Amino acid sequence: MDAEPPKPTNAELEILTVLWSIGPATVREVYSVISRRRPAQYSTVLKFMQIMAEKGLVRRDEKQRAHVYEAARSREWTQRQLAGDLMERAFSGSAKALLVGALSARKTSKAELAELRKLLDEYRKGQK
Amino acid sequence: MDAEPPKPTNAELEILTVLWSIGPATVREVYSVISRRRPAQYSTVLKFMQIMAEKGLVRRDEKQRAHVYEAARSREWTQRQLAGDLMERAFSGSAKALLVGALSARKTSKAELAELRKLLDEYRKGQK
DNA sequence: ATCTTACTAGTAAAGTTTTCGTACATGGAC
DNA sequence: GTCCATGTACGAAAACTTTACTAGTAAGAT
Repeated sequence: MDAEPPKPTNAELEILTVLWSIGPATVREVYSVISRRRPAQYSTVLKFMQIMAEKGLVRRDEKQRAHVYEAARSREWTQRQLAGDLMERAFSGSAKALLVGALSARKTSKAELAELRKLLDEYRKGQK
Repeated sequence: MDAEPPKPTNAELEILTVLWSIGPATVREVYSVISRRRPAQYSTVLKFMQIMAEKGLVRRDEKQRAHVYEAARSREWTQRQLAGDLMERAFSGSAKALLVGALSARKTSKAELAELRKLLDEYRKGQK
């Protein structure tokens, strides 16, 4: 098994989000998505993706001239790391406290509350 | 109204956690709590607390020779910021996805699931 | 009054993250 | 074959984070 990649930084997470969304992609493709949202330089995105390859956050296929990058870990795996890390650092490991924080951060619709409840039901079943 | 302090860094969050726990305290008091957990220098803790005062993360009472520091924002307020920030950046704003991440990050007891469910019930009532 | 202890402030250095300019290479158009 | 567009690699600098040393000062003990 590969060594675990480190927790992605903010900028790295943004790039991973694009890769998860559009799948394996070249720097140009990632850059074009990001630059639609905010000012960014191609060479900055390139540099990040090179660093991420070194760190093991992405895999790089160099067969083509324009290298193709792919997230090394799934969105779910990474989300688990990030949620677990924040839960430990800021919420004393309490999922409840984390959920309170999330819910109070913005308005939550009834539909969303219902979904959350359903999620807990499924979790309970899976555990029993 | 004061300007909002920035999101605390890791080291800053550790210090805030101590302040929330023991209340307004001197550098020495915070240091003694932290150094029980891990190697740390007094002057490092001092420096952080000075920086945090500049950033507005803590308030400082200089009436005594040993200045007394106090978290400028409540634990709940800060947790809301942090949870909201991560939810946006890594979970597309979905509380459900964040909860999935948190629950899958570690074993969750039945008691905790029950607590979470109760929390949602209360939330629903509060909204209706 | 002097000594010692405890505290703050200032300085600095190392590490990490973020940003971007530029050089060089390669593939395709002509 | 030469030229141009599009890539990657490299280097470097700015900003932020983390750490720690040291000078100076003030309070309390003797």
